[in-house]
Amino acid sequence: MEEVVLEEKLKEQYGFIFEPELLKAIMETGKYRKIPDGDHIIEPGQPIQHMPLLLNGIIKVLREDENGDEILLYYLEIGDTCAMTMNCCLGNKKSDILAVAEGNTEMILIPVQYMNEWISKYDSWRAFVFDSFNVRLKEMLETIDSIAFMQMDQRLLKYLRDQVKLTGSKEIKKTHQQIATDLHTSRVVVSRLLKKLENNNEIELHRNRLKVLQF
DNA sequence: ACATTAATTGTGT
DNA sequence: ACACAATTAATGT
Repeated sequence: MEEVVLEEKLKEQYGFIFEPELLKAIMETGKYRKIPDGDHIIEPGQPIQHMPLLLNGIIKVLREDENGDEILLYYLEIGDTCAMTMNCCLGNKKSDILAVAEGNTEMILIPVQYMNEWISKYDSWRAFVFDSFNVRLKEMLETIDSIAFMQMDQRLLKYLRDQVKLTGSKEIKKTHQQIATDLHTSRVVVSRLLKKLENNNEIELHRNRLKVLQF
C-alpha cells in the first residue's frame, strides 16, 4: 500500500489519540497487513510477535478447547487493540486464543519489542494500552455473565444487538449455523428462536441473512 | 426457461 | 438431539 495513504488512514483512526512522535514511530516500525474475510490471524499455540492496530474491519476473538469447541470472547473494532496479545507480549508467551478476521480487515502490525519501550516513552501509548485492557476485561465479564446467567433467547438478542452495533448495519449476513457456533449452541435452537422473533415482527428472516427491525 | 443439486432453514418426535 | 421435509440459491442445459 502507498505510504501516504497508509499514513492518512493511521491518522484518521489514531491521530487524536497518539502524539505525532508516536505516529511517526508507528509508521516506521509497523507493517501493513490486509486480511481477507474468515482468515485466521492468530491461532492457539502460536508465539506472538506482533501486536495489531486495527485500521478497519472487525476481528473476532475466540477461545478454543481441546475438542475444537469455540466460544466467542469479544470483538475488536476499529481503534481497538488486542488485550490478549498484550498479555502474551509481556510474558513473550504463546497465544491462548484464536483470532479470526470478519469482513476484510486492515491492520498495522507492531513488533512486540517496541511495546515496553513505548510504554515508558509515550504517555498516549501507555494510556491507550491500559485503557483498552480495561475495555476488553469489561467486555469479557459481560460475556461470562451472558454464558453463566442468561437464557439462550437473551443471549441471542444480545448477539444480534452487538452485530448491529458492530457492523453499523441492520442486515446480519450469517447463517443460523454460524450464529449457533458463535453462541456455542445448536443450529436448531437458533432457528427456533429466530423464528419466534420473526413472528413477533422483531426481525426478518432470509436465507444467509436476516434483518433487524427493532432496536 | 426449466431441471438438477447442494446448502440452509423449519418442524415433529 | 435426531431425522426428515421444505425452501432457497446456484448451476448447468
